[in-house]
Amino acid sequence: MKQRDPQHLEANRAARSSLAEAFLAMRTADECRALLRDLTTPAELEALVDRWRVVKFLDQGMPYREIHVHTGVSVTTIGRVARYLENGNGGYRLALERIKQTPNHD
Amino acid sequence: MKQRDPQHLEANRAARSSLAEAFLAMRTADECRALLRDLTTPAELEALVDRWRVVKFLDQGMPYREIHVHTGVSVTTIGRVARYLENGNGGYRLALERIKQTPNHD
DNA sequence: GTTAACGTAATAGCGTGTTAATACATTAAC
DNA sequence: GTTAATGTATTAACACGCTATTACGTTAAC
Repeated sequence: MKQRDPQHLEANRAARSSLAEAFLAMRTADECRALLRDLTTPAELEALVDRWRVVKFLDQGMPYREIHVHTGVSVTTIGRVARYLENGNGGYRLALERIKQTPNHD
Repeated sequence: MKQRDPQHLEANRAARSSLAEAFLAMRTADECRALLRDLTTPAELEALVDRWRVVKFLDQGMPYREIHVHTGVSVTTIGRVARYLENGNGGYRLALERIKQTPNHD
């Protein structure tokens, strides 16, 4: 997507941690939403939100085509999200577990 | 980008809060990174990381073209990030303040 | 007054994530 | 055995964020 020399690549690795720390610094859902809406374009945020919705439906064992009806997300994308959920980085699983432990989760 | 009926739009609004709560549930930078890498594609994550890097340089008062040299991000994108920083949702400002209060910030 | 630096804007091209449609192999139901 | 549901794969079309380039108006330096 973009040309980048090794110097920039190295700097970017450190920046990835920095971004994570920015999210960690948020204390409420409102604050987190504000950061998300500054960091992402509306289309991007919609994509992220869609994926997370799909993750929760997948976790419930809902079949792809039913998720599609519920969310409007294409079966193609749902399949990709499912792949991230199974062979990803564990972030989805972790978030799911934590949310379940929360008193009022959906 | 996508066709969506009102029912889906309404459901999506609630889902936006849910995504924020997912991030809130992360406790360490590693956990946060894992969630980010599951939620985003590599290209998207690079875009988010770039924006956040740019924000920090802008906050230091660095001129656009110098930021471009440091980061490889185009002046066009830098200008857009600057607009979000000034007329956005306050998420950038908030994250900047919080990070500055942290002992070892970059 | 000239010059240079700066933010900003306009354009074209490119990469890539999403959708829709179709199809296929597997599995379960009857 | 047939049928239907399911996950998966392929294709074409589209949306959109990013880059590079060029240019413009403003401001500060000299």
